[in-house]
Amino acid sequence: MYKTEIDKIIVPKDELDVKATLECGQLFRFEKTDDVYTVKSGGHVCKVCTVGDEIVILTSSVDFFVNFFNLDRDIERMRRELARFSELAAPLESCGALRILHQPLFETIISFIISANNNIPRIKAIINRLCASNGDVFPLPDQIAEMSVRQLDAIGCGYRSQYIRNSARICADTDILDKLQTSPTADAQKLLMSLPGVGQKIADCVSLFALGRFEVFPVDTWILKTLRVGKETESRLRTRLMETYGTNAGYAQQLIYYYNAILKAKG
DNA sequence: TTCCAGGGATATA
DNA sequence: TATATCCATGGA
Repeated sequence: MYKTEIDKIIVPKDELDVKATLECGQLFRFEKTDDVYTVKSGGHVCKVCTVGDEIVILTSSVDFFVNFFNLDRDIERMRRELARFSELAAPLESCGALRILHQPLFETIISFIISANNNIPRIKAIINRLCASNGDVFPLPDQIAEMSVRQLDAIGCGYRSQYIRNSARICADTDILDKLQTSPTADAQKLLMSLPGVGQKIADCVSLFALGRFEVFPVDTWILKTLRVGKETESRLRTRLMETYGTNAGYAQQLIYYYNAILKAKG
């Protein structure tokens, strides 16, 4: 169990695998220097380091990061329930307590629109530039809604610029963000996919990383290439994986993706 | 030069 | 419903 003080959160090492949690592809606003991670989300910032058997999260936004790191969620239970799947043995052994984060909704939507047909270093760079122009704080819906496509082009959003601007306008002008928080997952996904630039995969990522819907299994190009059986469609593959892992599908997906696509690929 | 990156929109049959 | 093509950008 974690402890909090005025400006720090202390978590036992076996309850938070910092590297896996931050580097598994769910988050883009972090950097590592000398074994210290700097993590930014919304307008908040923290530094994460390992001290002995504990993880120390230094921040002036303690409540925000307790929620952000999902520290009240029982990871052990999910890991026990997934232990019966042989294909997850190596990832579970290797990863420790990878945590699915609980990220701000609008920021997650825009970040994953930017992620489409893009690579992680470039996604991070674009989001950094987007925040840099706003005092290192992720812009609010109305702030992006008021940006021009030209401005978004200038920070490298490419053909996604109009998607970003138009989705931000919908978020600023309607109650979609509130509705998403309370809607059942199927309804939330329909709402998400009504946003320009948001298809099934990005809707799944937002559902998992911002709305805490662990029953979804985002199917990206890597998952499709490696887990597809024969000529199975993307949609069938997604359904099959959701049925296989049930309420822990999203957690299984992150274990599989991080261990195989990121950890092993990097060596 | 070509290919690819945590995809999505659009046209076509 | 299913498949093909296009979309900016930059590193490999």
